[in-house]
Amino acid sequence: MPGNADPAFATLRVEHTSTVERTVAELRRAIFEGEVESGTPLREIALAESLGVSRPTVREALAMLVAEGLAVRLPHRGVSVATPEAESVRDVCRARWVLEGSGVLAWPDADAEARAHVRRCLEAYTAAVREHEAAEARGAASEQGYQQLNTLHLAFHVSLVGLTGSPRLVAMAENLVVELKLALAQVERLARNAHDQADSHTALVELLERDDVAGAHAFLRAHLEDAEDEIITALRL
Amino acid sequence: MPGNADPAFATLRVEHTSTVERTVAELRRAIFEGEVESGTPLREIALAESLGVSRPTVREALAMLVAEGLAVRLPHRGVSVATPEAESVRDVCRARWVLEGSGVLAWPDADAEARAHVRRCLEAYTAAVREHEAAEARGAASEQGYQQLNTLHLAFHVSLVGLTGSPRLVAMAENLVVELKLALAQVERLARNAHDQADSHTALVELLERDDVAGAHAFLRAHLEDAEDEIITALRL
DNA sequence: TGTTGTCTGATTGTCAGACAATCTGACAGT
DNA sequence: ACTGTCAGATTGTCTGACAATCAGACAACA
Repeated sequence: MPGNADPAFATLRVEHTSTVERTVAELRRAIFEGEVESGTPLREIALAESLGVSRPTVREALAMLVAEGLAVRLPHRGVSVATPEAESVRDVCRARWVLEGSGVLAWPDADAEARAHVRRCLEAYTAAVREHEAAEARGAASEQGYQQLNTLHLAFHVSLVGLTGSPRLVAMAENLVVELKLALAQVERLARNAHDQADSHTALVELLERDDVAGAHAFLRAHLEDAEDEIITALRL
Repeated sequence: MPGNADPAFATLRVEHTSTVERTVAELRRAIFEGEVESGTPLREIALAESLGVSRPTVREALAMLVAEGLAVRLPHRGVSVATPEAESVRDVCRARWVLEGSGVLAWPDADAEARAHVRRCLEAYTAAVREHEAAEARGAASEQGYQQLNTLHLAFHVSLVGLTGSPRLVAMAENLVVELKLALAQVERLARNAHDQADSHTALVELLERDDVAGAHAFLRAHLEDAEDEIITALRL
């Protein structure tokens, strides 16, 4: 056996995108971008024709979407884009609180790399917020800009879960976040006070850096409840 | 519209088992029962022939198995039964601790129904343990008996997560438990001190009934760490 | 009027067969 | 010892097809 893992090439990878994965990615994009509204039925034949792939491929992609919670399947009635209910948002936030909260509590014992990752995510987010505000001042607020801001924001929250050191908890958090992105895609451009949020996150990390775990825990709770209320009221209109 | 939900028939349901679901169930059973060892490649054509279904159906079933974490797929190399590593067991237990721990902490504020469910699960488990011990004394220990004991035991732990009132957290816990069942299926009949465990669970619930949440929390931690060590040492041999 | 039976078109669930792309393993060449 | 090449096997994807089921409309009946 010629040794199956040369550490020198540990980070190399080929992207190896199968047709199904590309199809899923395209559907996800369409959903998050708001091209298809919630509740829209996703017909297999129509999608196959318009995406230029076969029906089995579409089927597999739809199954993955359903597994992610982005769509729901009714037997013999096909799958359609999930519609985020207020109750499901509440549930996602409750789950988020459990996951991210335990991440925050684990800060003192956390891996140095995990902590560094939290800092990196915060930095990326705040940088994007600054850039976004500058663009907004010029009246150039793009759809991708909003999307990217969302993604970086949620990535920070997921990085908190990373403090637990558990890949599975992180994966769960990522699933939750996907559902949140769906909900956020529904509320049309939710008047978002982005820099407030950025400041709030910075404050959270500062509490952590001071090893004020309990303070950070309480702060996170308040932050998450605010976010929950904001999303739900935005959904109602 | 003739009204879409008559409350009088709220609990009625037809089982509506598609071919894919039955296929998945059969594969799961085969895995948990130990008929296929971990690492066994699951060839699509062979399975299709032996199960009497078509290849696309098998493919879909395998995809679901992979999504559950019971199997892994290597591109162009097919899917094979997952092999539980010590590291993944540790991770599952860490995640379990986060989920079940927050369930225990939520006991005082929990829904009455959720608490009742915990009691029911405990009762079902202890009853099964007693019955199992009686059967063992008669020298009649069946494979299904062990399996059922496992299932009831893990159902109790999931019911703890139900105290959070979050369906999503419960779903996550169920996924974790599936992986644990896989690991337990590998260790051949792990000499299990079943009644000790039953006593331990009863003690946990008694602490909860006394509203000694902190005590129950600590107790659960010890219990989970014991379980983790037991499984890992059993896996090593 | 309101309920029930039935028909039609559409869509999904499942199947069979096929082909290209890719992996594994072995063998030959340098 | 390393590299290139080939055959066999398996997956990834496609095409085409058929039965099962669903939604909606429409007629028949109390």
